Amino acid sequence: MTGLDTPTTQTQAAAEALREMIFEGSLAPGSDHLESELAALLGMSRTPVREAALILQVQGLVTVRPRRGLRVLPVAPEDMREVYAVLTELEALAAEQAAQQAYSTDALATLRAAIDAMDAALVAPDLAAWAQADAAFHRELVRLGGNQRVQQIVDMMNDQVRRAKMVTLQLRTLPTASNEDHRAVLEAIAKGDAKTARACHRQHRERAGEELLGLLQRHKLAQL
Amino acid sequence: MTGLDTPTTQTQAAAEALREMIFEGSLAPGSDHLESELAALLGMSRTPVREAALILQVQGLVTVRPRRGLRVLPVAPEDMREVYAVLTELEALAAEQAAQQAYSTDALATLRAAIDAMDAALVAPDLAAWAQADAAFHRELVRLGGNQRVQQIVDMMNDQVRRAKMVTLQLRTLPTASNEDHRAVLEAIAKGDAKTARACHRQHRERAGEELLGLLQRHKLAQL
DNA sequence: ACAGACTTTAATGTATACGTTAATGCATGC
DNA sequence: GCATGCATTAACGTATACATTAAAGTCTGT
Repeated sequence: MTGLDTPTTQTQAAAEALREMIFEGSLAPGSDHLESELAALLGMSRTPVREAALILQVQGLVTVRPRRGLRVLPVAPEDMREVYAVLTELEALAAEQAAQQAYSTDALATLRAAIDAMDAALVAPDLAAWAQADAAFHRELVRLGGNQRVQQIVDMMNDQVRRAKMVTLQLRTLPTASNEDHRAVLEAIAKGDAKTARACHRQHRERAGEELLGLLQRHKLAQL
Repeated sequence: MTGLDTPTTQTQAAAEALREMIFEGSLAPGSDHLESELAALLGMSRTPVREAALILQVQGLVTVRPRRGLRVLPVAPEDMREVYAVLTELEALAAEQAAQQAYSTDALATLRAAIDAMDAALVAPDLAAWAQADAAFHRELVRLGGNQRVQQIVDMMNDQVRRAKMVTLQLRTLPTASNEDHRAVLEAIAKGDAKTARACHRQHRERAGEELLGLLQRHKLAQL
């Protein structure tokens, strides 16, 4: 009960801390940070910071350049388009494969709960709660797909656009239509209708993606 | 002229060397290797080896465990299935997007050349040449799609199954049918027919994937 | 005053040192 | 003879040291 969050190694701790700082914005997109600064900030030596930086670089969150330290990668609309394209494909695949697994009603409880939570958040209305439930839905969907590589990649892509999503969330009208999509996907999965599950989720993703990109353009958010 | 292969940093050199050793098999799948051994082998200190190991771990080629050094990840049929599913989705996406770019005939020359090379390799017959041309075709297709994240992910996935592919290549009958698929994809891209390009390539991938998995099962290759 | 070369500074890449800790082997007791 | 506990060993995680090298600042000559 005390703590399952035992960041055994300093490298892991550094990676986790840096990720968190990037997501909440205390390391701004486009900003540069020397290894030594970060090491001092995190209260450790350069070594684990360096290792964490390498990890984050492979994960597409920062770049490490010889004298300028690590730069937090900004996310331009073009990046969003790329990431959303990948997410659309892989989540649609996950939906299809989830449908093929013939999950019991019980196994789909989490998915259903997420949808209900979104409904509740819409009437509240509570944007943050909606976003959280939406994320839970997508995460669970991908998990049900059962392809671990898809899960990893989707996680990576979501991390890359996390900041942008948080900003656009505020600008957005309540996505009341979204939950019809979600329910359709759930139903298709429950019925084992793989084709429909894939098609529905793809449509859902494409719609959401376009809406988001439209938002970015309308608000002239060049990068986040 | 002397060398454009200037592996500026030791970490990069180590990563490259380890990758190569994994691919050609001198680091066998499932085998463990201590950091110190590898450092001695590569003639450098543990530091760059450690950093390289971290990179390869994120890329899904090895796992690093506290006292057992880094383990070269074996690829089981289930892994192949996962990777092929991802490749099918993302390459199909690339084909679709390539078709939407309205490339000129010139721009598609590389793709055409790869197909011709495969034809030539089939009549030779020259399995190695065919495999190389096939890889070139797929790589160029993904490049034409224009999504850098897709390119990165596809590269990662290909790396993960590289060894397995080399083994199965030897077991396989000459894929004479494959090139019809390739030509169909090329034509669809040239005509700007995105839907067809996607569908053709998906079908091509699914067929190839099933064939490969069948091979693995028939030969009872549990892991590679 | 400005351009160019030189000096200085400091951040990196890599090696090395060292404490911690898990695995191995041995001794002891049953 | 076998299991259990302890000592030993060595691999790792991390800190530190250091040479290299790119950037910044300075100085000089025109």
